[in-house]
Amino acid sequence: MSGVRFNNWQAIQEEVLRRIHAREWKPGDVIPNEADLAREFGCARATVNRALRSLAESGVLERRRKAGTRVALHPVTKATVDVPVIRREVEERGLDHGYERIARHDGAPAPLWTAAAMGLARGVPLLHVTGLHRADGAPYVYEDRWINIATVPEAKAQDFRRTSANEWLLTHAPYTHGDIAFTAMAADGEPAEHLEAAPGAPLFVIERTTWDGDRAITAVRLSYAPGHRVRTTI
Amino acid sequence: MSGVRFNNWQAIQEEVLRRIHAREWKPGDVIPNEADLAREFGCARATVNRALRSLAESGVLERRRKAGTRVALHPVTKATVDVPVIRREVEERGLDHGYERIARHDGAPAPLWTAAAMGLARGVPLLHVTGLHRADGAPYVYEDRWINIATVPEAKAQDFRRTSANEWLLTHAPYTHGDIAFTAMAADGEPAEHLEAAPGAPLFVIERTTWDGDRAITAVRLSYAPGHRVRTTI
DNA sequence: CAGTGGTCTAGACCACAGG
DNA sequence: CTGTGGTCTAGACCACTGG
Repeated sequence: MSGVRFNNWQAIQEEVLRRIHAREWKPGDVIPNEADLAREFGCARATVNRALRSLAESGVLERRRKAGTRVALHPVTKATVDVPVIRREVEERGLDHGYERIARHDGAPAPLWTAAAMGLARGVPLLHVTGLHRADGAPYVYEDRWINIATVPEAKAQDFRRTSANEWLLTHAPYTHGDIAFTAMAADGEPAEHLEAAPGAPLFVIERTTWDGDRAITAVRLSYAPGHRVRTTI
Repeated sequence: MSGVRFNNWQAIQEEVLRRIHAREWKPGDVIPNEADLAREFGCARATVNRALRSLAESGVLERRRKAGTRVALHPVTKATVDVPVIRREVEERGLDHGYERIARHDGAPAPLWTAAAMGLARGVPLLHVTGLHRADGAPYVYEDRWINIATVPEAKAQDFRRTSANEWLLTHAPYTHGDIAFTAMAADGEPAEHLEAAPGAPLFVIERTTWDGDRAITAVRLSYAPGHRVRTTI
């Protein structure tokens, strides 16, 4: 019965996926426990654990103590989207990155979406910086940045003319966690103008807020030029 | 010097993050190797490995054999987006899910985007199913689905009137991998009509292609009703 | 209460790549 | 060549939770 030995966790993972794929183990089925699988595969339980834990993280399996491990009934697709610094995002596409600051206003009153995202009262004074990133000269993304001076006072000394707030913050204001949202918005006003997009054109938008513990650092709305796509694999 | 013992990997992970955050270890710095850290923390090397490997997966650290472990210079934000079955996506928001098939056409010629995504010649006959998902009665997402009959012949027997292709495929045609893209598109034609969106309105769009090995299973374009946001944390 | 996964340990060998 | 992370093992104890 045990013609083959599986002595590394990747091989075990593949074998488990093969059984699921071949419908030997169907969605909803409880699969044998770690000890049994270890015996069958001729390896240590820790090795089986490594393989199954990894599959659980990717949503293929569901594991619960005592209840055991089962094939996910509704495999939730987990797409991991890499959101690098914009300069690198552009350079990784093999293009030249350019940046120009558009405006900087210390003490600008927080608009509604910013205040809500940062958990502050509307109208609280923030440092507001807008800028345009280019890829090979073409408009790439419009950065609408709001910085909480109370959390990052060092930002007051920056003019953000040459270095984008995007880049400066990442290396000078480490965050503990953040919220991120993807949506579509119509091009309008200043973003439309700088992105050279027709008013009303659909833009892909990323909104991100980062925190240092319970203190908001910054909120940003990134409006990408028309046609932008974020790709990944699952 | 060793007042505190760190005897579980989460505690070690937090301590490492604390040191990075406190700038004891700066971006680009090489940190001590696993053996040294294990000694310092008073635990086994495997425990340190677990903590550091996890941080490397989330992009905070970069690890290379012999070169050691260093604090990432440009921490790439990895946002994990859950893309569940649409029915569950709606239900998790506490809303009622509804689905109605719009059209089904067996042998429809593949349009350009579909053919390109599936690696097929343009015009190849596919099974084309369109439908609308609703949340509490309101249009939620328009599903434009193309199924490769050559890979999933069982789909021919389905009428997809009550069960969406989205749901049927997930439980009947397991995939090995897939591509996914997020973008913004202007509402137009049939999607606009069924989503009750003004023509030209910006729609958030997910395009996904799934594969069984090297054979394409299905390509889908999901056009969400205006205002849709995909959220996650980082 | 008892079965399951979650984790830790101490030791070992190996693969890779830097110098 | 050698230091580093990557992994496996055999055993152990623990935490959670289903029955």
